[in-house]
Amino acid sequence: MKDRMTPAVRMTGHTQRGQCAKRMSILDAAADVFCRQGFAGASIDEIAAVACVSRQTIYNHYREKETLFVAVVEDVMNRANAMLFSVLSTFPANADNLEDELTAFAVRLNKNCICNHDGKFLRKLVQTEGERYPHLFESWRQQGPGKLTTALSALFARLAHKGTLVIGDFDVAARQFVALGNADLQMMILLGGTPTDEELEKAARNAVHTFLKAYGRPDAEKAGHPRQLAAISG
Amino acid sequence: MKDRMTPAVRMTGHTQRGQCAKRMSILDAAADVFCRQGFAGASIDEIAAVACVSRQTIYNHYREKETLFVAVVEDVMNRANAMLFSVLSTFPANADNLEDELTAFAVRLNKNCICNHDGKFLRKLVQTEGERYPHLFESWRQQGPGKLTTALSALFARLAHKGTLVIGDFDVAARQFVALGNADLQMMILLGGTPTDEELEKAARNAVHTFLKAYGRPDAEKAGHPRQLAAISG
DNA sequence: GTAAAGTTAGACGCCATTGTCTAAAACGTC
DNA sequence: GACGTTTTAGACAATGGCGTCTAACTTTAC
Repeated sequence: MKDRMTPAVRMTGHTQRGQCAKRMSILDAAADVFCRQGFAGASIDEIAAVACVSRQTIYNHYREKETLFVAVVEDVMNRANAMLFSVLSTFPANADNLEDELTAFAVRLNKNCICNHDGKFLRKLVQTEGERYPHLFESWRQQGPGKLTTALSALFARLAHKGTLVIGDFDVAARQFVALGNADLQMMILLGGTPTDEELEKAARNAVHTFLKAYGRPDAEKAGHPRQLAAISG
Repeated sequence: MKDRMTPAVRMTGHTQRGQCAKRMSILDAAADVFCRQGFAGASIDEIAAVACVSRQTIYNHYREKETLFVAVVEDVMNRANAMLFSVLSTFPANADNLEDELTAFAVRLNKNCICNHDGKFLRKLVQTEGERYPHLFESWRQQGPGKLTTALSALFARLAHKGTLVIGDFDVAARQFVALGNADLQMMILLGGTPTDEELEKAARNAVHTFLKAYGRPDAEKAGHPRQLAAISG
């Protein structure tokens, strides 16, 4: 039997690139179909059609449906983790104009990590297939939301140490920051919709406004800032 | 062809009760299996086995798989809406000891509407099959989370009118109250777990504490209340 | 150009599931 | 006990998806 899983090491240039393109095309198509139909509802034929690839090619690259599913989840997880890390590195370091900077950060977080393709995929699939593949999504839980809370907690601790914020429990504050950021988007997140930039901005501003009322220095009242914005329709 | 869908009107006493019991047994079993496996993954045979009923009986009561699914969703939705209404009616009316009363309310809300069987079922199924049955879950969206936000908004408005709270946008505050209440439970909610009473209490207390710091009257500082509680492990 | 590898379309067996049908059994009423 | 209804178990055809196989085709390396 030929070793179909690791032929790339023996290939040169163009073939590898061609194979690689096929693999990515399959992964993207499979993510799309798995996300829409779930594992049981997704058919290899549909994935092949979406990927513009023959069914046999899928079986050549990924031995069976379950292997493909695991590969898709890991691929999306890696992208999502990289994006999360990247966004976390933009957390406002100094406290000038904290409200605006925190708002912009919340927009980035929601837009690139929560409401994007990969975020939707992972949230949906964790709910749908989480019990069937506990080990698979356990790592997501730790590297995704777990890392997010831990990192945010540390960042808020730094701001509290500087005296910019007054926080009792940093972990609680981190979770509440994320929760507040999603408060206005919950329905859209649940239904799988994608918020507009304007909605993202409103949601973030409402969240940060309330967050700072709860955790900002009592004496640091800002003047002239816009009042809380109207609710998002729907 | 016999009219199998409405035989109950012609039946008397015991037979009707027997049929009714079968129907409920089927609905419960189907809810369980649909929730675990999704629509595509659920098999009628498994539902029949869980319900301790023959497969044919299911087809007698509900013409086909999809009819059964719709009936299950409507059944769960009705129960969930009734429970939500019931919990909303316990919203603290007077402002004595507002923090404790709001906390107890948040516990009731999370325990009986969000983290219970029906809540889990609806959240999961809305994500899994929402796109396939938009009309079905549209009504849930309006009667469930929609009603919750609207009702809470009005209740907070009353407290604000009395001067107990200081709120700019009542709808935003309502959504943030719910979001804060779920902040510490997000992971458990996503994974389908059930929090303990202690965890529910902690989560609610953290949420209300922050909520009141943001929306409580600035002069109404409470004395001797416990500080924010430690994070929930996990 | 040739050879090796990857890709494709299609046919195929296999299995699970849906939904129907039938005859027998259980249940409740009279 | 007789009767009508419901329930049951099992057989049944039809469907559709998975995974394999083959023979032809395309791409790439040399």
